[in-house]
Amino acid sequence: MGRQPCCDEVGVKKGPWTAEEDQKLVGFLLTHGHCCWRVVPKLAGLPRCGKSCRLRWTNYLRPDLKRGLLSDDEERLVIDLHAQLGNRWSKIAAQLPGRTDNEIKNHWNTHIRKKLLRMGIDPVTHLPLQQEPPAPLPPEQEQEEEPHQPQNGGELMQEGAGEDDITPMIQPHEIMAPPPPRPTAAASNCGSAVSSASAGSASVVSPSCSSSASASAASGVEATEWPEPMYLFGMGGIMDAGWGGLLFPSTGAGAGGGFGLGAVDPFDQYPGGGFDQDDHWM
DNA sequence: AAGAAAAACAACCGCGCTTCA
DNA sequence: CTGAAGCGCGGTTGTTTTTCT
Repeated sequence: MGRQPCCDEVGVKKGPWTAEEDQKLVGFLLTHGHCCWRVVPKLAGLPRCGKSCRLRWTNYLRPDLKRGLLSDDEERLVIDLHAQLGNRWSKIAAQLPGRTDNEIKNHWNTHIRKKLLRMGIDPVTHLPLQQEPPAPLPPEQEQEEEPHQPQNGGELMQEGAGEDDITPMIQPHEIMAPPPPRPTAAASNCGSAVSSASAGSASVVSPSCSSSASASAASGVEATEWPEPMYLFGMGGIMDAGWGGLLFPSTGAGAGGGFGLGAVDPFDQYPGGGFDQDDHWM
């Protein structure tokens, strides 16, 4: 039997997820877990492919995700890990609790990579770009360059500081140095849990997944940093019920949609966002 | 204030690996 | 042992938002 197409099925929706779809997906996953992603959209009543659902959940809806810019420490860790691992974003993400490979990858491409280039560091090799003839940077950027060291002496600017205002935060040797102690075992499990959710078992939500969720609190992920969509379901309900119970309704805790769906207008639970005319979360 | 350009973010695509019948 | 099925990963693209002229 040939391999069934994943995303070319007719009727499979693509593009941005709506709040309603998010709600359906999270509601389903919290209640049933995911035995296999392929059937999730069918059972959840979503016109999406399983792959899309997995991506949405992993990168955006997971309760243990942090949102917002990477902290200086996280950025440094990403650079360290990238120097060792290369573009193995999932491995890097595994070391940063609450961060996804996609998020880190995007952050790298949009922020860190440019910073390194400005500092005269090859973002691929993490070595100085000195070989490059004259100056790889245009005149105006040359200006911004820290006068003292083109060879990676630069550093990551503080988040929030203008990109033009580069002040060294780490030294070359720091970039190449071994990474600091791994955040936490839970953190590692967190990342790997997600990436290996299917590898481990095909039954319900993998244990590692639940541990990642429950460990999120221990790893410093605060409720206020939970992904926006989680507010759709009422933070109180989630916190009260406990993720373990929610993810494992069979255990009793949180069974029966205890996460508060319908208790209140879920959209009112989110203090800072809203939906545009297309019903997209803003 | 309006338009253009750049930046940032979210999502998709396709390949490769692992598991299982 | 072989091949299908399922999933994760990394790269790329598309869309939205922000900044600049």
